[in-house]
Amino acid sequence: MQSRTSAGRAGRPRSAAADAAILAATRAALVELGWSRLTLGDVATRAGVAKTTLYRRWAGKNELVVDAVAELFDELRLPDRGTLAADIEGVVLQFAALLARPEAKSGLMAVLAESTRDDALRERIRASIVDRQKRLVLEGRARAQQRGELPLETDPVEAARTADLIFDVVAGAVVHRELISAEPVDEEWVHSFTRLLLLGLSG
Amino acid sequence: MQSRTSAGRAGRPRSAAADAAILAATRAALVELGWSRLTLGDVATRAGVAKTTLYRRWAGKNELVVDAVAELFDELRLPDRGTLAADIEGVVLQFAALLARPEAKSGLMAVLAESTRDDALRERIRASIVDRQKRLVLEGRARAQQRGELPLETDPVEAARTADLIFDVVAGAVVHRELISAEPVDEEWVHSFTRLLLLGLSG
DNA sequence: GTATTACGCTACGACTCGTAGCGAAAGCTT
DNA sequence: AAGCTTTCGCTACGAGTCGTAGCGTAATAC
Repeated sequence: MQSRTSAGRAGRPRSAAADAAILAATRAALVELGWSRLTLGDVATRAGVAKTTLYRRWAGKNELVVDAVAELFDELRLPDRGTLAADIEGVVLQFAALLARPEAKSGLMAVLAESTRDDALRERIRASIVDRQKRLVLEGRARAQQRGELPLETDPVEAARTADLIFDVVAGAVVHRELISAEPVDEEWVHSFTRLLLLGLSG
Repeated sequence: MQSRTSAGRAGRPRSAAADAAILAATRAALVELGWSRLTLGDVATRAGVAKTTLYRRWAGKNELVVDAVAELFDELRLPDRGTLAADIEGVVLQFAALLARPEAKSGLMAVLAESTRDDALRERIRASIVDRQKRLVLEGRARAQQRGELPLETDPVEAARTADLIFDVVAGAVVHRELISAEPVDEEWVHSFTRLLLLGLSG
């Protein structure tokens, strides 16, 4: 028979405080050193744990950084600003502010680069980061449909395709502007972008 | 007084063949190993040159991979397909095909990640890769204006802003679809995307 | 022919990696 | 309380990579 506590495992449980300290130390190291100079030994020292403890919990640098960055995306919300246009502008500005943080920038891009050759890593990123953003698109559409700003979808397959398209356009444009063009995602840009997007969706 | 050959430098000139071999070897190593496992010693061996030769020409892994990937972007052209919509679809498919190659994927994303903490590297990427794509946007607009499909711009500042926006939307959406959503940029997607973009620009 | 630069090769200290082994600590179970 | 189980911190280790220095040789400009 299985115990009811700690998933039935006996023995000393893993320290939750250590987890938090390690992830915070990882983000701090990303800010100071960037991806390439970040070493797991350094992270362990910063977090005040032994290097072996770190290797017991994460398979490597990739997985660790994914988890460290994923926590940042917990902050994303979809505020109700009354209209679809205002909702889009709000969430885009939020997303851009997140991407402007150096730990998010360098960490996210680096693990995405690694994920091009590692399917398990890509799935991990999708589950803990990308899907979290995608939900905002779905929520935003549902809210706009309730308001009557968007027509109700008839074909669910087509609806999913459109949602995917919007997601790639919105997230892609913000990421490209911020990380590749390296120019600010300010209110003026967001306003122009939102106008383009809504016009494009009006057909 | 300066000589007319080889930029006036005396002595044995650098081998152009070595340059080509090194860049080709870098791409091959990117395909087989990806960014993180790629070592300069391995590239030197593949290229048939000494490791020291490599270090005499490039400051490090970042700069080498930028140059190796930049050569791939030389292939990008803007074919004249008769209409703006067809031109966009053509160039987007071309860009997507380029990004689908593993050496472009992993190499480009990795140096972009590093560039978030290295301004000189970002400038190198901009000059040798990004601007080359951006020119396609400017050419496409000029061609469309000649055809009368787009109005002539009056304010040059506003025109530049719009071009930047289009560039971020197009390149960003394709990159996001291909590298983050990890779904194919096929003709159906390109068609939907082009429709959204042109509708959005019609205002 | 001579000066000058590039090249291949070897060797090197410094660093990081990921793992193994150990004794001690912490919590669950009875 | 006693015993069992797992985690933790620490140390040490071989393997691999890094970037550089030094040397003799090759190739070109003058």
